[in-house]
Amino acid sequence: MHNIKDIRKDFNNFKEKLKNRNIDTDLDNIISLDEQNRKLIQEKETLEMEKKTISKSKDQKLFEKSKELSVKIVEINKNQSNLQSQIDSILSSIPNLPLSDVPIGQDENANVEIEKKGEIKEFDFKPKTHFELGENLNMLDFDLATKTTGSRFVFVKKQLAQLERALSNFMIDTHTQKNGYTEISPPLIATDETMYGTGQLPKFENDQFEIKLDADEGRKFLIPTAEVILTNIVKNQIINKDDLPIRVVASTPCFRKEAGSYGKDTKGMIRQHQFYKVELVSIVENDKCAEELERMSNAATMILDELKLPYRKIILCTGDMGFSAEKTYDIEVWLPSENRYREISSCSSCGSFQARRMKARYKDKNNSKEFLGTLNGSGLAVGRTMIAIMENYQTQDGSILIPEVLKPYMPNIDKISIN
RNA sequence: GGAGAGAUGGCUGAGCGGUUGAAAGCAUCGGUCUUGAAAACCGACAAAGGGGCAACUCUUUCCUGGGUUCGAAUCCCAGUCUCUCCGCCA
Repeated sequence: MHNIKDIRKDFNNFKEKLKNRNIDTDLDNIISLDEQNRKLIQEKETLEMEKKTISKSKDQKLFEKSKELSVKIVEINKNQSNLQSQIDSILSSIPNLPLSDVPIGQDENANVEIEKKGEIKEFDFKPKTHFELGENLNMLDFDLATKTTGSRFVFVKKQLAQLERALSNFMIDTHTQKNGYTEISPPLIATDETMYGTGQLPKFENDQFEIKLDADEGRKFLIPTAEVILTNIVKNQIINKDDLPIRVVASTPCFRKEAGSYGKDTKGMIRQHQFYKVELVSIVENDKCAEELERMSNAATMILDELKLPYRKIILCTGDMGFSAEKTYDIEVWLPSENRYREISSCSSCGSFQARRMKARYKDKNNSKEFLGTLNGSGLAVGRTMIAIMENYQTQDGSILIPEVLKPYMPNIDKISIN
């Protein structure tokens, strides 16, 4: 959420930067609405002041006049709050502004690779896809999921299920023990207000699973990522500067409708309605965001380093970034079956964009209240990491070797094979 | 599901229908004192919005939404949330 004052003050800058984000926002309109709105506010306040004076005077002769004023005020107020909500609704649909070091571009083709690491293994056979491997092992069952639930779900079985669980634990342990994150096991359901706070609502409602708890309760959603619930920890709060930074990690299922991705990644478990993800969230003083983003993305790549999976790190261009982000690194892992890199983590700095929506602030040195900076990143997507391990660690007979660092989490197993 | 209690500034906590935006305490910040720190003392300290180059000024806000009144933190109605007790249950 942007401050309308900033838009007013720096209109051209906003227009320019939003143009780079590749979306059409009615910025001109919001300015004229804002002008009308302020005019009404002035009218209203003048009347209110008059009314207040009368009531203070306790002069009975003026009471009649005061009643008349009330009627006028109600009238103006109606129009004004109408305008206000129009403004708010436009405002809440405007994405964050990209930082100046973000490359300008239309789509993913303009993303810039900034790091490449790990050795891509040469297979002396044709590497199988993860779903071939999984189905041959009898450990990934998509048909069963279709029967019980529908498309884009999967049953993971036996040692693969164990591998998935091991990955989750390994990642959390790494982040808590080496990267200074605090483990959280959060609710998987969020209110509409919470969803609004991180920017999933109102614009991306179509991607969310809404659920009904009680007939008369407010709206509730399954979280599409733990970012939502973890970031909102500071919602409506004023944090003491000494308590920053806050760094939390959680492994949770995530639920996404994946609307608009029909026909994309329909095979296998690359794109599911439900998947596990280990999520990192940092809450910092807002001028420390850039620094924290480096730290966070390094925490994410540390996992890949330890798993010895080849990856690259790219910086997303203005047109490819998410709604709330001011800068995003994607980390992509090598998938032999596709002969290319696929996204396995996305680390974003949101600046104070989300904090403004959440009304999350901190008290800085001279006692003034500032909006916090928030960052989130996958550390990593567990399902996709499992895919990467299956494909990169496969052997000719369709077995899967266990990476060294996972062995403590999978005692007595060297490899996963048909048994 | 049944019964009660409550919701006020960063926190704790007063509050009579009319200079109450709100006592007091804590915390925080500035200062005096001190070699330094602590203590003590003095001072500052809510947010959002509008107007103004500025000093400043105005409006709104005491859980939310309605209502009564010239005037509501204070009275009435509805709702939300929290806590305690009982029941049920992973």
